[in-house]
Amino acid sequence: MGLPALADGQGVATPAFSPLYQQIKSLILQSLQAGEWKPGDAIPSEMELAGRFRVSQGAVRKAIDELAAEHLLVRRQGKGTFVATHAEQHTQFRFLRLEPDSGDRASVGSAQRHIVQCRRLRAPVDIAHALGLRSGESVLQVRRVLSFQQQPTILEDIWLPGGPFKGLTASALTQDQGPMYALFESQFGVRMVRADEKIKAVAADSAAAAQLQVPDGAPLLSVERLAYTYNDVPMELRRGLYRTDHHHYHNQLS
Amino acid sequence: MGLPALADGQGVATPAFSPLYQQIKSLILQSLQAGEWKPGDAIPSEMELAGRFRVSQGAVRKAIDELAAEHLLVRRQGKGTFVATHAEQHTQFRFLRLEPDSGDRASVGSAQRHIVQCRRLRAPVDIAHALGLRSGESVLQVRRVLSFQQQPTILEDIWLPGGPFKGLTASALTQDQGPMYALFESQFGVRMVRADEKIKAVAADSAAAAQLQVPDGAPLLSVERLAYTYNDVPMELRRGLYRTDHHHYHNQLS
DNA sequence: CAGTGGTCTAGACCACTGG
DNA sequence: CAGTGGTCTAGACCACTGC
Repeated sequence: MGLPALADGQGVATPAFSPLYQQIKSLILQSLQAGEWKPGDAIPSEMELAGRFRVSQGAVRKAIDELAAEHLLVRRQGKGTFVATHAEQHTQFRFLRLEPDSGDRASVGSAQRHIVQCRRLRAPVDIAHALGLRSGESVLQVRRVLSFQQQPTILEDIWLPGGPFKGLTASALTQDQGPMYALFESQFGVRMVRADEKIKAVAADSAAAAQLQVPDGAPLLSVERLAYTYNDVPMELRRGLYRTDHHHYHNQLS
Repeated sequence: MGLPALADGQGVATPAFSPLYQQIKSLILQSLQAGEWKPGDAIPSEMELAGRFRVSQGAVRKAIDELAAEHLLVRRQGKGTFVATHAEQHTQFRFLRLEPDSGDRASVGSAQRHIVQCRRLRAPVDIAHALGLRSGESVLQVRRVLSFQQQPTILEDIWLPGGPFKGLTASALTQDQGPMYALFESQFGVRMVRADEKIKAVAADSAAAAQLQVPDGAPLLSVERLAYTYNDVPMELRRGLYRTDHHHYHNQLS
């Protein structure tokens, strides 16, 4: 018997069988989404959740296994299970795939950041469409340059929906030290969970060339990233131009 | 007690505790490596393996879970567990991240292939180093062009160690229809398991420009892929130039 | 030491496939 | 229908953390 409160999923037209652990997973996901546990917090122990949901520890365990595999939770033996965050050393810059040709992945943390622009405007159609807004709704645009070893390397436009990010200012961005996604978590309660990137090679136009200190027409990596929060809700569109003369985009295929 | 034949891992200086299922995983991996089960074959059932290794089904299950997560095995409910292969519709071109801007991922299967060159030579230092060979050892170089909708889009050099790929000829490559990695499996017993890619934006030199029918200096995506078989042994170095005017490199971050 | 996650077992039952 | 993978349970014990 076990769990009369949960759906057993026996429809007629669609069998739609849903295992117990999937339902548990959904419940945990809802709590994450609702902000019941904040990034960095410990969630209740497996035994406690098992009790709460009237389920064996094994079922809870399998649910957490999947959430951990998706990097929504982090398990630490002997300590507990924690809500993942971009604020930690280990998971910092998890979405940044650019690394120096020398291979030293650590140096990305010591990038210099320069905010070129930060303004609020009515969303152009393409931006609105990507973010699931109506065109004309309020959005934030942040343009910035990242430099590695004094060399400007990334020029990017970051587009954010105006509603969830109400109150974001250039000075907040300038003063903050850690990763931008960590700021989003602590100040706006928005956690980026996954992202899609589309990459092309393009020639630098004169504006980009000036910012990145390369000749007009120099080849640059164009990286368009759409980042999502919980539940596949798009929350950020980022359009970057990367110099790749001393860096490369690294990708693991498996 | 369960398994006296397996290491219990209790050293003195290094505890080096290794769970049972990890040891099972290693044993299965060895069988895969040794070619005891070929790509596409069914491996023994979980119960049978549990009996063979003197272990519970759960331990075998967890080992297979991990191998399936790494795409080395594929589970099919009601049928069995199978050795993964590049020869199937579903997993074909798993390592090719280029897709048309229109989004139609299916069209990559209908690419036209043209072998420009296929020769055997003594490995240049950089190639030898990447493939873990001594410089001067025999390697195969294959240069080819892939076209989508009549438009040449990818120009690539493929470097293979001469030993494992003895007997590979241009005509074999030309006549073959399916994915190249499927040919490697069936003809040479080499299965590509994972790969690393390093991506840059470059300007087309005149040779590349001619092959890809773009102007000299046009921006191209440079994709260098190092592909590995079982046990992290490098088996292929691929250097590609991608046109990205109508296609993009798609990457999922999570 | 108590509390956490991690491993392992044994057994029951369910869902899916194919003969 | 038998055989396979998939789910769920209950309980024992291990490894790790911090008080």
